[in-house]
Amino acid sequence: MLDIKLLRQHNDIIKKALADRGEDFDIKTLQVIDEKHRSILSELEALRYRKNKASEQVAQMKKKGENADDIVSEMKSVSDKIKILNDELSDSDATIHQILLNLPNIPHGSVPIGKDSSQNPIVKKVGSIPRVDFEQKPHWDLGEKLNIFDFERAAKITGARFPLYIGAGAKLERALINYMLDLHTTQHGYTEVLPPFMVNRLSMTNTGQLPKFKEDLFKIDGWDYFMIPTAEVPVTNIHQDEILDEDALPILYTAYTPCFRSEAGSYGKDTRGLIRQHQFNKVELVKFTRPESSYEELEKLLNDAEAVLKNLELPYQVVTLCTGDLGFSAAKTYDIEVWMPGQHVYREISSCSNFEDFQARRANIRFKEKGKKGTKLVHTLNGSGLAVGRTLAALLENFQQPDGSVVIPKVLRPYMNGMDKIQP
RNA sequence: GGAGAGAUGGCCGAGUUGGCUGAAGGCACUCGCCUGCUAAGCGAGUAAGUGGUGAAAGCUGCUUCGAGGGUUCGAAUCCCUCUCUCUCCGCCA
Repeated sequence: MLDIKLLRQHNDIIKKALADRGEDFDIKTLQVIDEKHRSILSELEALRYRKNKASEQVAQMKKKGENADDIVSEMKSVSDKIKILNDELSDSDATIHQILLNLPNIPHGSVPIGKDSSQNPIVKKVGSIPRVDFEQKPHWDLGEKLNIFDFERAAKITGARFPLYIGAGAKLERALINYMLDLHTTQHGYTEVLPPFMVNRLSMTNTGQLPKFKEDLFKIDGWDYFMIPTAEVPVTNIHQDEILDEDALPILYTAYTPCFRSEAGSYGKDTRGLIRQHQFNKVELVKFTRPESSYEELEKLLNDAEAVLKNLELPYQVVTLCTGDLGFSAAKTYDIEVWMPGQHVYREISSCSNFEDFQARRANIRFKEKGKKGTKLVHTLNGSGLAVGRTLAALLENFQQPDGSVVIPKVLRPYMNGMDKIQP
């Protein structure tokens, strides 16, 4: 959510941000309602002042045993007026709030302006793509041969786009989760959390999934609960409505959760393999920081996610999302894309974003500076560290051997009971 | 699912015969004093949000005692609904 003061004082900034994002949004309505809102408010405050003074007076008169009937009857009508204005005020307040909830964040100054993902500049490429003298297969072919996952049976259990891992596949998925969590907690300073996998409407609204993107979510029938599309939602909401101690910042959490996405509008896209599922596993990194250090922390967050790929010896590239491709809540986002030799493409495997105070304002997450009055909003950040299913797919494609076996990267072997290869 | 108790400031915790209670007391924190050091002690200060005024310190209006509604001139206090927490019973991984 944006600060309404920004609308009053610098609406040109908002207009530019919306234009850069390619959004068609009418700010004028908001301005008109806001003006009316403030005029009602000042009238209402004057009446409330009178009411407060009068009831003080009544209290004193009654104490002395005097008759206060005149004031009482006058205040009756004032109270009625207050009630009417109060209703008007809460109407306009609700309207303003709804509009603000639908306004996206303002891109950071360093974000390149562009229309869509084709205009995301590449920041760097890491790791070399080895030359091999055999045809590398996509992971779905490999997985079938190795008998480590089974989408047909998963479809029988649930439907399309659900994974069923078997044997070494299930173990490898679990090994990746454990390896990532261990790396982030022991090497990068994150605290592990295991949050609820369903959240309520407010939590979804706080991080920005609602109200605009409800069609992307799975909702629980009969409850106002939603399956989480990412651990970002429950983990960011840990500190919902809190005033944090400045000494506690930055706060770093890592969490493994399954993620549930309806993938509405992606029918026919990435239908094969592990790339686009309704349920997938992810290890997430979440930070709460002071405003002045959030961009420094974004770079560190990116490094922490990259470390996983480096240690797994997977080649990847990093891109900066341009304004047209930037997510609703984000001010700046780096995507990490891993090389998939079986498909000859780079695939997104992590997305690292700084939301600045956009989520913090919605979720009311603040911190207090010692010796200073008032509070400030924290900045929130998060990134995948990493998407586990896609990592497993990348491992299969990158480490496949001509005989169809797949070599397990060294760092994962302790998590696989020493297994160094998956054989067909 | 049944019965009961509760939700107050950064934290703990008073206040429920309605009226200087935005809220006692404690802890924590800040500043000052004191004390070889530390600890203790003494004094002062410290909720948030939002508006006005001011260069600033400050002064000042309004709102907020889980959420929403009601009674009343006036509600942390009375009534209703909801949410959450805790205890006991039942059921259960």
